[in-house]
Amino acid sequence: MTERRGHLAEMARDEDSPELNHLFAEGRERHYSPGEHLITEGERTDYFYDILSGTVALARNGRDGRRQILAFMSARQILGASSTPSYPNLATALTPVSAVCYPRAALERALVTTPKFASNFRVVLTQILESAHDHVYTIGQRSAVERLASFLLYLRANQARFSTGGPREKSEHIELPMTRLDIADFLGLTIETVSRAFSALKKGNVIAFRDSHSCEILRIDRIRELGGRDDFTQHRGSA
Amino acid sequence: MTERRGHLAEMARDEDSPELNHLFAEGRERHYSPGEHLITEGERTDYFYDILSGTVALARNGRDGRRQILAFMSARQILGASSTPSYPNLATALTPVSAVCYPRAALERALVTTPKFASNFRVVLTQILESAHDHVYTIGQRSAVERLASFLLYLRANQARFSTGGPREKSEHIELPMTRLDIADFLGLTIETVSRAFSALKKGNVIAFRDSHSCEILRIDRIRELGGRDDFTQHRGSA
DNA sequence: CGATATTTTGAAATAATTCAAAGGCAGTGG
DNA sequence: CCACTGCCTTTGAATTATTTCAAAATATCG
Repeated sequence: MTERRGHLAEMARDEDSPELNHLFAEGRERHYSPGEHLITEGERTDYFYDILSGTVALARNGRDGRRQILAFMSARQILGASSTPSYPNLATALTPVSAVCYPRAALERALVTTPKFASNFRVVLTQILESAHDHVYTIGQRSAVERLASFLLYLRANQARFSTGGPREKSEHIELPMTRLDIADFLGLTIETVSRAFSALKKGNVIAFRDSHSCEILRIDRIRELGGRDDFTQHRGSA
Repeated sequence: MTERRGHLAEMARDEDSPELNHLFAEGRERHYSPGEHLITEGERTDYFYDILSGTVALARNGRDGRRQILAFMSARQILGASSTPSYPNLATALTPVSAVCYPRAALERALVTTPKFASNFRVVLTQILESAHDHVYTIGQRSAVERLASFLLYLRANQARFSTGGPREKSEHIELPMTRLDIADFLGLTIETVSRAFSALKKGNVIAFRDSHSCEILRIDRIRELGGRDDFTQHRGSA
């Protein structure tokens, strides 16, 4: 059995099949510098990525320069699921990123021949959908400060769930590897509004900044009141 | 082989296995009146639905009465995918609805034992995710009139893709089985803003109403300019 | 036809955006 | 080491799109 790394490997833990071994044998570790694209818009969906470390922004661009970030993805998240021959989104490294790149065809064959692997994969796909639904709710229903609070909970949950060494406890210390523009494009706001919302939380002693790219949550209860829907994971149960 | 109906049956076309036969044997057709819930918030995810006819609103409710509609689902759409033991959303019939209801456990077993079925199911799941991403873009980046135009294209594409008799040509006639409040809650706007946006499109002779629940697109080019991202399906290729 | 609910339109209020400028931080080169 | 440059972030003031509040018009249903 070839060496296996990453979240995809975890999904296939305890499973063995020629197609699975072929998949992991075909996986190539790649490295990206900040600003580099893992996937560009309209690109053929020939590859599939499993992030080992770093942060990636998945975005959709409009004709007129508008941009919506759909997700910030870090270690243990997968990238590249598509129902079509070309990929409508853009995946950009925000920090130095390591990822394993698999040929789609090999993934497809492994999924078809290894039902347990496919089953785990389906659960992950469903979680991604649920996260997108959270996002729709946040953008559709919440005010600027609420969206930002919700964003902090999102990052906090992801930092815990998708840390490189596997799931760990949630922490009140939040890393913000993305720029204010990235946050704005994720939340459907402008840079200025994001900045003002941060200032409002700061003024209320709800959060405190170390530097502009990492902050401390001082009053998690207040953040939950603002951005809550049970902290993004409670309803995820422990299934 | 037991009688098979609905989209789930199409996904399993040409496939045969004891688990698949069991699944379809366990499927029960159910009927719902407008306002009835197929699924309520927090309900255990024991069932899975395959809509045969009518329209269902899938929504997420906030603590304080806010509501975000995540999708309008009609014939040939599936409902109830969840990664957790309880379902965070609410599914409500807007019109009289017929659906086949399957036990989740039976579905799960059929997916594990019938790879081709699981593969088709995965594609559908991915399409749902892509549709949610479209939604995020629309709500996050577009103005009120643009959101409404985008919504009309969404309905138009769904009317064609998910009509009871299988996919058919797109038409300029759009059915609006939902109320203005439903549309508002889908687009992250208020009833009044939706109404004003409709009026603006009417005044510009872009659309015309028959009655308040069905309209005609007079200038599809203009609707595309406003709400477009290539009409929601172009980039979906013909895969 | 009357009664109720939904939709449209109007006017005032507000949250967020836009435009503009100042402040802070990081890296480069003197 | 400090100053300079460029970029990102914050803050301020004016503008604008959308919301809120209120009422009229229209549709729906018994």
